[in-house]
Amino acid sequence: MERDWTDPECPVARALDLVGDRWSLLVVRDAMDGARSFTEFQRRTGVARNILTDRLRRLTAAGLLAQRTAPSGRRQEYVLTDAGRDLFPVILTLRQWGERHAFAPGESHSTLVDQHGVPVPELTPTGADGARLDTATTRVRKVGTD
Amino acid sequence: MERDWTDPECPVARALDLVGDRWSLLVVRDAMDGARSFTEFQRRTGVARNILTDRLRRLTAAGLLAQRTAPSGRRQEYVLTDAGRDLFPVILTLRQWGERHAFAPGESHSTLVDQHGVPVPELTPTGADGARLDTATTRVRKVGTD
DNA sequence: ACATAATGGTTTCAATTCGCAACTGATTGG
DNA sequence: CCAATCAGTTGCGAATTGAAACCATTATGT
Repeated sequence: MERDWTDPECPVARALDLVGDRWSLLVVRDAMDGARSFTEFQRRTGVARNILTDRLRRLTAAGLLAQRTAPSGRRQEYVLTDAGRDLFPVILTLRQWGERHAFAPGESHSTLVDQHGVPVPELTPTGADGARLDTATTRVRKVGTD
Repeated sequence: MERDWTDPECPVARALDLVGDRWSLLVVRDAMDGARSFTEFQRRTGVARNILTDRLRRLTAAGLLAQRTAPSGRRQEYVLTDAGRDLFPVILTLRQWGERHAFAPGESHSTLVDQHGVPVPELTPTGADGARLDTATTRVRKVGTD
């Protein structure tokens, strides 16, 4: 029952082993936007049903989704766990990157807004001192390397 | 030559169509950490070489990597474009999610640090008013829906 | 200079995964 | 009761993956 990680000590790689595929992340996206049922996920993502079955199972096994009885009686539903909801920053940065780089100028797309309908501001990495961080100003410290 | 998007008006889906697979994102991760050559990418990620060939081509076609002549003479190298470097927040949030949820308590992993060796702080989504945002306080506004 | 190793792929082939459609069996809804 | 919807499962051909072998160029060591 031991998982065989692609790169066991890299958190990026581990995260990708759990959710690093298109359908998994689209399911998470839709779960964040209120989808709960098999059919709803299927309609929103357009994924093949057998693949959806597989992804829901995986996400549940990974602890990102939980299956519980729907409030309205006897059917089951899938809801995000805390760990699943915690992917919010990942989905958000993907969305913002997509807005910046995956649309032609002037091409329209959906937007994430807060309760008042105000667009969510860009999420920018900053250091402890408030300075903006990027690939040039950071590096990976490997385990056991001080 | 038209791309056939999974969900054309969703920036998340478009982003995933471009980089939503394990190897692409691991290549980007390593490019951010200084990898430039085919062999270097292969060694760091452990991906099969034919797959790496494919991913480097795709990432280049998508405008995330560019192929240019290495400073040291005649060999070619792959470098991140601006769009590629701009994935930094995505990789960072994936990393931070992984650190929080993909390791057992006490299990060690690599860390991202700034120039001075200080760990990079958590990236948290906030609204225009500075309040923390999550799935409960945001929603997707679809195109053409005011 | 010459042998050896490393680089940057391509090719081959088996195994896995994907996507589509049809089918099943429960569960509402009228 | 009948029809529609839900939540999958099954079967199958097509596409993708992964491992290994092969190959033509560069470097490197002596």
